[in-house]
Amino acid sequence: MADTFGSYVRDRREALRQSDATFSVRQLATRIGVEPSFLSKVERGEVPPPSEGKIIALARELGEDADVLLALAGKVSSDLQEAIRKRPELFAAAIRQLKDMPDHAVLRIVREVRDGDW
Amino acid sequence: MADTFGSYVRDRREALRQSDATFSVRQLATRIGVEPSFLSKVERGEVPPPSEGKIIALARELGEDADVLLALAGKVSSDLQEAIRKRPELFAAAIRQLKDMPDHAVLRIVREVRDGDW
DNA sequence: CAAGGCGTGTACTAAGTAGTACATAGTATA
DNA sequence: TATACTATGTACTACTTAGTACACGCCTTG
Repeated sequence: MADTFGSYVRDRREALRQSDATFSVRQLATRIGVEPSFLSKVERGEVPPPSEGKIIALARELGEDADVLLALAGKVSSDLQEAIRKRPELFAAAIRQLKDMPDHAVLRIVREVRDGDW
Repeated sequence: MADTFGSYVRDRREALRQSDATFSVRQLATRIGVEPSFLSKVERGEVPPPSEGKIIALARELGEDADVLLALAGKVSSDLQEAIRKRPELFAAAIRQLKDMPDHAVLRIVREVRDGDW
């Protein structure tokens, strides 16, 4: 298990802990609703990343983007999945179309859609 | 378990069977690589839909769109998930932007990106 | 009338998911 | 130096996923 997720969480938590002692394994675990031993194992990559809900709670606590943390955990947010499942042909086509485009091109589309008269 | 997936597969299979006797539960099951009793249970919604690989094989046999069948099974193709996981912020933003747009608007983007000078 | 194809029922399993509960040992502090 | 908080190790559990193996009874057709 190549563990980017756990190390990332640990680094982030220890960084925050410099200025806020409540970012101990125990206290953070309690805040996100798991046992300290479980969070410890997650951070050390001894067990796979937790469920979506716990990851989102973790992201909120750490001030990180939930989608990024989910991605590190090899997951995709369920609201995005739902959007795709509602119109599978359409979204499959759109995503496959965008997946090889450079960031700036995708961003341009996002902006045009947001601002434009679509 | 509200079973749209199973009934859909059963309907499709029985329709094809009108003109092709090889679309029996037994033979189709063998072709997609599962036990006949398992396909039978899947079609009757007695067990949840099979894995992504089997669903894709099923789609191919039935002449259906794999993304649609996966959506009926409550899943999203792993290649789409991978595209999102590679650039989570970007794709999360794009999908959330598109999810409330009417079909024709999304389609327009797909076409413009395909044809255009992006 | 038996041989083969048909759908389905029952029983089982191996691996993965998502944790909890408790014990231990080190560290800090009052 | 007692206490209290810290991280971590060990053991266990309940649920889900993704099926297989095999037997049964029902047609049908040669």
